[in-house]
Amino acid sequence: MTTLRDLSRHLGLSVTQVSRALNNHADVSAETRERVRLAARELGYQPNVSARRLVTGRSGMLGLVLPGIPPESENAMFVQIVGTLSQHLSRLGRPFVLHIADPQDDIVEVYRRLTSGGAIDGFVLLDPELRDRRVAFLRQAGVSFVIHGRIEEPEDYPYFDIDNRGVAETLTGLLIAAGHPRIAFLNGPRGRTYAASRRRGYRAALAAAGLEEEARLHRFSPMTEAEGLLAGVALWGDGGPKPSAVVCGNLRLAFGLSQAFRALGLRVPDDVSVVAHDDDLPGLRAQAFDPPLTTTWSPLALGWPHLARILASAVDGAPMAQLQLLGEVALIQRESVANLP
Amino acid sequence: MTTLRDLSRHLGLSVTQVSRALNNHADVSAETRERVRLAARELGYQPNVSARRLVTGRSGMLGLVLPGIPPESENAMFVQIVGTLSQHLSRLGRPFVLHIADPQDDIVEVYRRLTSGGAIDGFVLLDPELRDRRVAFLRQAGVSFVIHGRIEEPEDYPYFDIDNRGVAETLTGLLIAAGHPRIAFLNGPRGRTYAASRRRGYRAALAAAGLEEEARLHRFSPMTEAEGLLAGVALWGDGGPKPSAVVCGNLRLAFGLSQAFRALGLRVPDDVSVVAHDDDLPGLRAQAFDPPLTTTWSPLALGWPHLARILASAVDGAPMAQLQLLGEVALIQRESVANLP
DNA sequence: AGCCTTGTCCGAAACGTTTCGGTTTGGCAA
DNA sequence: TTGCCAAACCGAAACGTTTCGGACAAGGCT
Repeated sequence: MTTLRDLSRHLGLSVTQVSRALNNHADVSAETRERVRLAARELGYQPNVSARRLVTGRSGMLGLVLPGIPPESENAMFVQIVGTLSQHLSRLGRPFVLHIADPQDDIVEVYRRLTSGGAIDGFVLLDPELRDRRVAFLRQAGVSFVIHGRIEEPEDYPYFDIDNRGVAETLTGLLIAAGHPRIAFLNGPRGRTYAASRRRGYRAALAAAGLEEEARLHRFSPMTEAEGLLAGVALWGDGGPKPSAVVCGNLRLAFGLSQAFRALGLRVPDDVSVVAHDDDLPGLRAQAFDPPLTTTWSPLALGWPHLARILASAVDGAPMAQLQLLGEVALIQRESVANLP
Repeated sequence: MTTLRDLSRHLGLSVTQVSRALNNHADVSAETRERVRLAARELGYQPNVSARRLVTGRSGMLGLVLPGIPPESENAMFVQIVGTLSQHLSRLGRPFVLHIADPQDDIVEVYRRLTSGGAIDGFVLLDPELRDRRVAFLRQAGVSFVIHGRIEEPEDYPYFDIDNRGVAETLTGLLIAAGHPRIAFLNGPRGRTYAASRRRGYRAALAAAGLEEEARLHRFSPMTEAEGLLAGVALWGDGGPKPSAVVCGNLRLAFGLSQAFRALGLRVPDDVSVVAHDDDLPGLRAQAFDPPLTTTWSPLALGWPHLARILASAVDGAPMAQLQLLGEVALIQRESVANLP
């Protein structure tokens, strides 16, 4: 194994200078830096992780902790997340540690063990809760992390998220522009940050058009097919408020809703206009709905490379402004919206 | 953070003795050993992993390298492998590094990078080839590994495998015992070790019964549904050798074969007897075939925990005898075999 | 008494890197 | 000439552990 000492002898330099050259320190001449780089590649020099870690206190390893082996329904998502993270971190030269815990373990204890020896110095956090225990622990322990999504304010932490407020505002605004005065909103679960953001967007769009908000047109629920069906029956069944348009939090909700419409004999867009947000979930395509659904599109899949990059920058101490990113949201107009006079 | 030095000062001993006491060395008096243990617990001493690794040259990390993000069809398998390995290694206190390389990278280079800094000191190797470049490299580099499957002899390396020779011998023997003189064998891809082992089993069973081997009854191919269908047409279509029984390498082959039989108007077991090996592949159940298929059963899934354990033992320097394991194979008789007079 | 063994212990070196403080060199202005 | 400054470099210490080679005393043997 080639060491710094080998390199320094080979180059006629001190170990110090070689180290500084490779780590891009200031007081190394451009020429020396280049010579060192070349020699390092030539001799196949790889810094010894343990030695570096001993002196810096950091390991260079980044990790993802999951509470258990995911259920079969999430296989596709799991592969996407783990695969993309690992691939991108590998490209950045950062080993990626996947830790699948026992479901009954206390999750904070798991993080404590993983960080205690200085073994891992940064984590990707999935499915954050509004007041997240993992975040509380990692903050206090001075360990880096990046959140997929956001938690409570202030936003003084690294994250990647999509513009949930914008999504809701765009979809709602589109329906308002088409002349719909009463618009239902099938939101995600109460307590999730993104659901709260989307609610703000919905309200903002209504307020901007001078429309009244009608409490029973807004529903929090898990975003499943069954809940979409239930919502359809509740809103358009006997005694329901029967709005002329609806915004769905995702395509699963929209799919359940369309089944309710079929049962109730309602047609899209003639009787009800429907728009949805499209996460690009496996097995569900807005294009395949009848009629094809107008959606905002912001694939979660695009987020994983960003998470990898942000986490790597975070442990390198980049300023917070570079560690917070909102994903792009596209509006794709199809044929599920009717214009009212 | 408490260090050995802190402990030694607190106890009035040398750092050396404290280290030796904690590591159960011989030349420490029982009394001192106890005193040290007590003090260590009291002061909350945690050995610094980096320092220990720097001096021992090992990192304690174990890894799995994949050539790229797997295709969607292998999602279930990927989750099973990665999930189970990570979970079991976590329980053994071994961080698990998942490295997904770029498909165009040279795989040996990837291993070189991962091992050279002492970053990872053991690997699980999947899908081995008869003469595996990864094995050649790791051996020469003195890095531990465990193979899922086997490679060329001599078997002087850690592995977990199922008894492929026994599988083929059992299934073929079963058909021979039922009175079938001409038995086809749909094997796996040429060049894979397990296919070679199974061929040996097939031949052994034939030889034991004094039967002639007929070259065109034995086929190497990838074990896919399409290949099963092709094999059915080739063997039982116009001008085919039309054997009275067939052994299938796995259920996917058997499924394709059954489609060929339907197209050709052949019934199981009246016209052809069918047996197969069952890996317990997702979405395919021998019980659900018509008629239910007689199979040998040896779920790959049971192998992952063994691989984790074997690898951990291997880096700890356990003797080879403890590092080689053959999985259990069960024979499950169902209704797909007819007795000939 | 002298010698060897055994049971405990210790100092110091080593692992490979980063970094603190200091030294040399050459250029430039006074 | 002298003094000053910046650029480029270097030696040595430090990180916390393991381990090699020995030291020292006590006790048993010849």
